[in-house]
Amino acid sequence: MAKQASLSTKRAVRGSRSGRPVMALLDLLGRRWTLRILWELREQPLTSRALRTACDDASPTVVQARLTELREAGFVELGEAGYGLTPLGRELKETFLPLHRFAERWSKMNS
Amino acid sequence: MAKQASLSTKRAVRGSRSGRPVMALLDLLGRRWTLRILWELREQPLTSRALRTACDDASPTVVQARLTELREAGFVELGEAGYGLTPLGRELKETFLPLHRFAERWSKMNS
DNA sequence: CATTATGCTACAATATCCGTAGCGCGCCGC
DNA sequence: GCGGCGCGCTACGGATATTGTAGCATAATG
Repeated sequence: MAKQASLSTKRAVRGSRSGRPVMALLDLLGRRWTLRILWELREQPLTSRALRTACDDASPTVVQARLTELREAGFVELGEAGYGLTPLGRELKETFLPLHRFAERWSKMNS
Repeated sequence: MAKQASLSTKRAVRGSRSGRPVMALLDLLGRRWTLRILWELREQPLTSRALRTACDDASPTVVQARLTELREAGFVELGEAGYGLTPLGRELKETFLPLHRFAERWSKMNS
């Protein structure tokens, strides 16, 4: 495990120029599979392949891209056990963990 | 104001077949501009055009598509003052409103 | 009627995502 | 060694989503 990728081809997150950090964060989180990836890593680290499986076999291209973005943002890191949340990433997770309960109630409404 | 659109061409949200409501919710929120739109509506209703302006002049195609999705989900409604959050939408907003403060701290870290 | 603003749509160009296949590397068991 | 396996990661072409520009129909106002 642990080989480290490029992590070099970085591009500014859209909205980061606005000086409003929340915009950059919303843009980062508002990309396909980003929230889902954070969600799947909420309990324990996963290998990249296990993560793909957990995400309905999403294509490795996007998963890898999102993981790179999340690593650059400092929310995810690659350790011995695979990809896991950093302390900062765990904080982020806490902020939208109540979504779970909300989703349950929501699904019961429009059924 | 208030003309009402089709709201008929609906397609199941991806992940809704899994029986895990949170997946459907994550998929809905994990589309471009969705989080941003909810964010811009967090304080007061906006007309569709004001909303587009607030969202860095996003194209009306996506904004309109997202608004339709959010209306079908029951998070947004079109009233006299424009588009606004429903009571359910306000609940959803509350769950990720702490992101604001998190984003502030986050931006100070990687600077 | 002319103006302005609303919600919303058509269309082509572009960016993004997808699935498939495969690379190089390290780790075992033989 | 060396063959197989799983890892992180990438290339490539086709499918899909997003973008920007322009415009429609309607309603309210002057």
